[in-house]
Amino acid sequence: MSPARARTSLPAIIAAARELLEEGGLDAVSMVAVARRVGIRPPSLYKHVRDRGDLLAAVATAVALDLGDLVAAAAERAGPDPSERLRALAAAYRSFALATPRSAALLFAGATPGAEPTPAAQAEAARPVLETVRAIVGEERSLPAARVVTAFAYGFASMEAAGAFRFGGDVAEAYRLGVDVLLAGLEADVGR
Amino acid sequence: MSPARARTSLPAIIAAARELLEEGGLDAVSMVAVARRVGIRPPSLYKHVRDRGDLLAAVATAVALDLGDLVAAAAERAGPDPSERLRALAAAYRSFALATPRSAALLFAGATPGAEPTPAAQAEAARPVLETVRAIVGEERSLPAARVVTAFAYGFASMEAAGAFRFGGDVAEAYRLGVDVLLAGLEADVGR
DNA sequence: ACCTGAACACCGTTCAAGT
DNA sequence: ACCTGAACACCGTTCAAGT
Repeated sequence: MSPARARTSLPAIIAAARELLEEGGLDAVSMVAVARRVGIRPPSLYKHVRDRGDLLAAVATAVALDLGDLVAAAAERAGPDPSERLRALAAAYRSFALATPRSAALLFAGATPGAEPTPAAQAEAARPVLETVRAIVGEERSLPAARVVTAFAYGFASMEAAGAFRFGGDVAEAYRLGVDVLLAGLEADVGR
Repeated sequence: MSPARARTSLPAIIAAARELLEEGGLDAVSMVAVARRVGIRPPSLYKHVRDRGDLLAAVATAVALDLGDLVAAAAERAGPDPSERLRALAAAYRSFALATPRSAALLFAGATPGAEPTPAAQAEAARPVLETVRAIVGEERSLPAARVVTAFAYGFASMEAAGAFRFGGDVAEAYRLGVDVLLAGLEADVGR
């Protein structure tokens, strides 16, 4: 009779996977390791998750939602000026990518096919940028402009997190230069 | 006596791995699959390569060198004007990333730790951009400016290849907008 | 010098059986 | 309804033995 009481939960499983991801990279997120961390046996995981790809997609979704919150909060703190908000957004995104590089890599890179965040979660993560950019370039150009800003921030942070900037120099300053150059170009209506 | 004749070679192994990578993603680049494709048994691979990570790093290096050649050729064809060269570079990079997305993802994303290209290969791939940017902003600011341009192109192409731009709109035009905005900002000496 | 089969440890996943 | 042990297929890697 009495059905077996749940010894864990999907949120707990996702949290364990995120810890393992940051601690040891994607390879460390094995079904065996996740199961051990939440205190069950590997086969039981399949009652909560379809397969490993499904679990990784859930992790990516959770990361995207966290990033959206974090970036939105930074914009809020920056006050009403759109340019200042964009600078704050960009800085928050870079901090996130440097603090949790393996989670950040999971967001877009497509290195792990099938492990993309939900479209809804991606939209949620992109929204603060989209809204801020809209305040700068207007409704009509907001989508392409937001894509440009996002691509720069994502590309820069990914490369930095992966250690691609090995030739010395001030990396933080290069990032600020990029944001300023983009802001100047967008405010000057380049390409219109 | 007569030592066993080599039935394959490191270049052939790397080529097989690159084919498998584009055909089926990183997971498809198993030692078993690579061995089968070059006509030997898996254990023999270890006479040519330290382990799977070493093989992936060799693949990443080969990809970086190819990309450098391709991008340099595009700049050459574009003629002497630095702005035109930069536009051509950027377009070539995006083509490359869209044509071989999984190879491109391997280049920086750090999603596969230990599988980064050789520093020398990375420098080689970055050189055409660095030289073109130097002709625009001068020696002193060439390093940060090149980082900004590379980050944008890499980020945009990665996201596009991963299918991140799902909200419609003209993606190619957004890319051109980004390049133009960066060019305008760099030519106007923003941040100096 | 390079290739091979046998072997080991490890992982993802399925399934029948428990409560 | 969720958990378990047993089992299977598959992979990375090592090693002793072949030529």
